[in-house]
Amino acid sequence: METLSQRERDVLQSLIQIHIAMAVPVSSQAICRRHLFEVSPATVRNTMMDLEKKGFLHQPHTSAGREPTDKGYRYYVDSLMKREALTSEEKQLLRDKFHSHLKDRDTEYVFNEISRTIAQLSHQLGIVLFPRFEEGILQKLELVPLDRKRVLVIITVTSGLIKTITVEINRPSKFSNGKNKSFISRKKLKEACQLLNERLSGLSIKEIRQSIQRRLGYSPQRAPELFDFFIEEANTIFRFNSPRELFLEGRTNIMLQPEFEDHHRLAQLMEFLDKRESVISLLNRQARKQGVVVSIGSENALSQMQTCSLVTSTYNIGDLWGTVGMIGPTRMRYSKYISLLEYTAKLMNELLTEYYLA
Amino acid sequence: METLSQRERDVLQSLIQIHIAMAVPVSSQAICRRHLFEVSPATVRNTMMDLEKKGFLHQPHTSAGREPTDKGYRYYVDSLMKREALTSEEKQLLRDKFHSHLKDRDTEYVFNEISRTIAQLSHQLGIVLFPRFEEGILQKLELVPLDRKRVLVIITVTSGLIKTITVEINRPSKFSNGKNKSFISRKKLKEACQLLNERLSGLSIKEIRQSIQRRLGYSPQRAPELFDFFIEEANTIFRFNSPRELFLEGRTNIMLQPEFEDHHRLAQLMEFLDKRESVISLLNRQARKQGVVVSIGSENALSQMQTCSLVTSTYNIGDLWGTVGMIGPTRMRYSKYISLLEYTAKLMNELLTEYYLA
DNA sequence: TTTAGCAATCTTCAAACAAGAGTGCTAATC
DNA sequence: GATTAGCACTCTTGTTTGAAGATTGCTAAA
Repeated sequence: METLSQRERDVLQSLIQIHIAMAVPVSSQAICRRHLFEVSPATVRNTMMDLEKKGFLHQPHTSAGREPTDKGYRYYVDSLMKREALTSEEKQLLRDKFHSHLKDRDTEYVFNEISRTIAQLSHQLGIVLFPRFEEGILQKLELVPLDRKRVLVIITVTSGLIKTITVEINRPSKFSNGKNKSFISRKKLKEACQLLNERLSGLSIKEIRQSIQRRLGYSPQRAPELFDFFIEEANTIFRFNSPRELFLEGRTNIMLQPEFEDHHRLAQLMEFLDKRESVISLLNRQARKQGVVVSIGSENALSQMQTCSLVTSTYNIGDLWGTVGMIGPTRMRYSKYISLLEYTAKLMNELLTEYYLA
Repeated sequence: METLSQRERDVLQSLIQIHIAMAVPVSSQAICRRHLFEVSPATVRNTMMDLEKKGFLHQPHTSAGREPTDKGYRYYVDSLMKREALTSEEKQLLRDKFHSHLKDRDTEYVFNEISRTIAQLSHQLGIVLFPRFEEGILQKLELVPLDRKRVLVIITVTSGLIKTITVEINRPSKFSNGKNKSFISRKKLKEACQLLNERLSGLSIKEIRQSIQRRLGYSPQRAPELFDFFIEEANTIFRFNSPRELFLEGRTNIMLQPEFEDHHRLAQLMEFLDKRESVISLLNRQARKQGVVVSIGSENALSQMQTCSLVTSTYNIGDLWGTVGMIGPTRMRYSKYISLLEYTAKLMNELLTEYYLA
């Protein structure tokens, strides 16, 4: 970590604060007016030149003020910024939203509303990624016959979260040799279910998907056709990384930011968001660390994100974890949004865990 | 319906075709060059003046060509336009997408992919609204205990579609007087389930929601607490109009259209799309009619949709129906997109019905 | 009824210009 | 040695101007 003099730190901090608020290059005069009365603009200018040489600032053109670079923001976030706590109104709003939606029957809907709330409070794009269900440990698997050929698979993992999947057991080729219409008898289903639980519970969903063939290989006498089916379809049944696990809300917020008045830049970002898979993989890369993680501009590697920052936090439901976050231009109120996401994740931990594990 | 002379019809049609392709006001000369060789631009100009007086065209400014008004487009769609059939490649693409996704386990995901495909083929915003589940007739209701306090409710309607809902039966106040921890016995659940089916099946979900109190009013001796629970929570359990039933894909497409280079206009539209509830209510209003419905610009009433057209079609799964459609600027290839939606709806009817009802 | 011709109108683009903002440098000052 | 006042210089932004081009509406002729 490069060291900066106190003056440099003061100037950098002041400049960033002003820039975040004003969204224009900041002049030496503006800094003096706002924060550093005691020194003259000329002095500030000298410091700004130093900071530019060190790569913390840059000048859009000769006669303009200066803006922070990604490196500048990074230093600010790591060493200068003071966290801004949420106001009690904001906290209350979050709690209220949580409570009113938590009782809703649709887990996915709850997550969608959380991302909406983040968007509302930050005026940026709110993101929630559903808990990584594939890493959950299978607690119980249930099979409920729906009709002649469809079965509802209910998967419960140890965090208490469940997913239901409808599967169609109607492969004309291998199983039922055509005659046996109502292929699935309740009895067979029950037997198969019991055996599946015996062999698979305690494993993670991902492990199951990868190793099911081996684990069910020496299938028993009874209901071998159901076992075959599960082996064959494991890649479908035990896969949970669909683009529908991602909730993005508040696209309008982001396009109202001055940096996205540039139509082309906006289009690039929107295209990126439209392809949800790439957003998910970005989040997966980001969320290796615990706590709140900030990726500023070029730190994101992805070209479409070069002018954006991504702030995320990890939440937990039992042993499952998911990601909650926001995207905005690099010029954003890190001091506030970090608190926002920290608090949101905390609330999710508390309330969702209570709800699902109690 | 106003009658137009043949020449007026020719000019209007030609002008609209050129305008759809070029996205600029169309001059008399352009029309002659492209379609009406045999008459002079001056003649076309006279006709254009007539059409303007009748409200089919308008001039952005004195020395510009002319653009169709909403009324002009309406006449075109109703009386001039020839449907453009889909190419066999396009049809194949649609079929392929359908087949590859239909086998997916998540019904919602399938619908999302359909809207993605519509977006891809039309270069506009693709829309799919999930079947109106609330109008489905209850075929079977099943209760599966998940753990001490949670029960999975499986609702099957006559079309074969199912929805699952997790409910928490843990009202400390009224039922279990605190001692009885594991409140839900399998036996009670089974009894309650049987009775619920007896009293509610054959009714639509919406009817159930509205009249459940009356129908379960004189509850029997056994398991009255479960009945109470269902009465109290009916508004949650039997409600299916969440914003998550709406699938919008391809926002980027729409913002690349020249009419949305205007940042403000784009922001308005995006804000509208962000509020999904309003999109759903727009679709509900639109979808009263059968077949493909086109709403052009101001026909949409909503201020945010004044510069857009909405093309929708109704699809059916058994007795359930849903809406599929697209949004774009009023300047769009109606002739093509109407076919696209018609064909998509037809495919959905065939394949989804086969899948769910077979 | 159609058309040729033409003046009139409006947009668009580029060039030119003025005003303003902000810097970097130099020399004076604390 | 650090700080600052003063000032020339640079670049942006907004406005004005003018020329070129597109298209029309009108009139008079075919």
